[in-house]
Amino acid sequence: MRRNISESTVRRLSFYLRILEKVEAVGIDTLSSEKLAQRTGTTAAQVRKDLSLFGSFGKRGLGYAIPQLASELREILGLDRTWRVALVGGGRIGSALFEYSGFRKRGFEIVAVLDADSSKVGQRWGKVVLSDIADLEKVLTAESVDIVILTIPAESVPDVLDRVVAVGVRGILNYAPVQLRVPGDVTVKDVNMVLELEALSFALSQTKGE
Amino acid sequence: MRRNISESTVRRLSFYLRILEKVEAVGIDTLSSEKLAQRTGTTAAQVRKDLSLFGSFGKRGLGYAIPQLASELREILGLDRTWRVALVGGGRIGSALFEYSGFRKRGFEIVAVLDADSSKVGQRWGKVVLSDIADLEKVLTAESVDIVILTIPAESVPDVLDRVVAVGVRGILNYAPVQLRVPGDVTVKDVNMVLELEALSFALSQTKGE
DNA sequence: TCCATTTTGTGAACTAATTCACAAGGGTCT
DNA sequence: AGACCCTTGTGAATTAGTTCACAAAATGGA
Ligand SMILES: NC(=O)c1ccc[n+]([C@@H]2O[C@H](COP(=O)([O-])OP(=O)(O)OC[C@H]3O[C@@H](n4cnc5c(N)ncnc54)[C@H](O)[C@@H]3O)[C@@H](O)[C@H]2O)c1
Ligand SMILES: NC(=O)c1ccc[n+]([C@@H]2O[C@H](COP(=O)([O-])OP(=O)(O)OC[C@H]3O[C@@H](n4cnc5c(N)ncnc54)[C@H](O)[C@@H]3O)[C@@H](O)[C@H]2O)c1
Repeated sequence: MRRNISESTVRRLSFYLRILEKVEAVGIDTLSSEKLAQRTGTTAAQVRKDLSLFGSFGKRGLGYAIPQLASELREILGLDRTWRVALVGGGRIGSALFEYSGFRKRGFEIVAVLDADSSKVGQRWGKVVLSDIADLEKVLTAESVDIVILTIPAESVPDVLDRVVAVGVRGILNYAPVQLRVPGDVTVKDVNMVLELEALSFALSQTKGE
Repeated sequence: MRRNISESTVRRLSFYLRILEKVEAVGIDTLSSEKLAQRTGTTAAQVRKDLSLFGSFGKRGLGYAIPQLASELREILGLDRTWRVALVGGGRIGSALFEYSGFRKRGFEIVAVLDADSSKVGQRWGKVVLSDIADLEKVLTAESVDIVILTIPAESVPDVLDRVVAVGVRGILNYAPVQLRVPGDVTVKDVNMVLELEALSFALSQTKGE
């Protein structure tokens, strides 16, 4: 049933879920594709098409039952479980991410932090004690890590990446501005803030000349 | 010449530029679409198609002259100038961004930081003194701000956003997990880290069941 | 029960993006 | 100069993604 799901569909599913959870808290129990579309900045047809890729979750004439659809979406997105996450790089961006509660709320639990700086190794951050990057393999295995977040300088990435992949981690979120090369069964997502600014720069430059 | 440039084309142009600058430093002075494609994870045809949307920058049989193409790309992307950026929200993620040198290197200069916390207002961060969010309009105007980065809690966003737009800023980079509603001449880019993790979660859940 | 109304689910039509494939241009070697 | 590579630039073909449009439920009121 689930072949060829596009990146944009997945992104929209996350949006739908976020809105459903927001609306559920208000006490509404049903929502039409039209309403969901308005709230997420897309069209009703798109909402229905996206959902229909995974099944039939609505009632004709009525719309979608919010708790049921939310639960379906959580299952589709794999959010009906906790993901064990390791943070590699406890610098500025790494520590901001560590303290952010939004990840845990969605089921992403940071169970290990690794760094190369010996003055950081051994520090206690909440429940986590910072590990030495030399112990990467040991820590990722011991903590059954599913996902690694890379917040280290670009030049350190290739080496660390190879080790992370070698130990069997198949999901990576990368903050360094480098193109990652990984085997086909490993998924990488990039967060590239400079790229977003450059896209803004492009958009602003375009309209200016009109 | 420049109508209907897709989001993905713009993203790739940024990648091309990054690689060109990296390769230029090594002393190579020409690069084929094939090589550029390999380094950026796309195809040679895609590289040529992307570039051809803006002009003819290559030499047949030889490839692209690196400094010239880099310069063309900088102009296309609007990176042949400095952009004046204001940071709204000097919290965890905001301060990490402020200290990050990667923005300035690309011509994005943070000329103002605004916060609502009176214990932060008046603090000096490098060359910048933190302003009170109450003075938003005054500061954005006085500093000729082109782009605003929002690193404030989601619930504060709508109000601040309206004020930012009203004062004439037309580029916004948003870190809060909310859908922004803006007039058509304003461009918004979102950095949504939870969304990326959810996309990873989806990808990992898919392959697991095979 | 029947009719009016609402909204889903989904093929078909359309639009956008990518890949193919090749003629034309440019360089080099003899 | 001519033969031989190499690589661009770009229409055409293909593939992917979105929007349209409507029959098929489901509900509620007369
Ligand atoms: N700070 C930002 O706002 C920002 C924005 C965009 C991108 N980034 C990217 O994020 C990454 C981290 O940036 P930052 O500002 O947090 O840098 P930082 O210097 O504050 O932190 C990097 C951390 O990584 C550690 N480290 C270095 N090499 C390591 C290795 N081999 N193994 C383990 N740990 C290692 C360092 O000890 C340090 O603690 C960089 O690639 C940067 O380009 C940062
Ligand atoms: N920290 C992260 O890693 C992270 C990750 C993803 C998304 N985000 C998002 O980024 C935003 C900021 O997160 P954070 O972790 O830096 O939070 P934070 O609480 O550390 O910082 C928020 C800052 O905004 C200021 N602020 C609050 N209301 C304001 C207003 N109306 N005007 C001006 N300033 C105001 C606060 O005083 C504070 O300094 C949030 O929307 C969060 O969801 C953060």
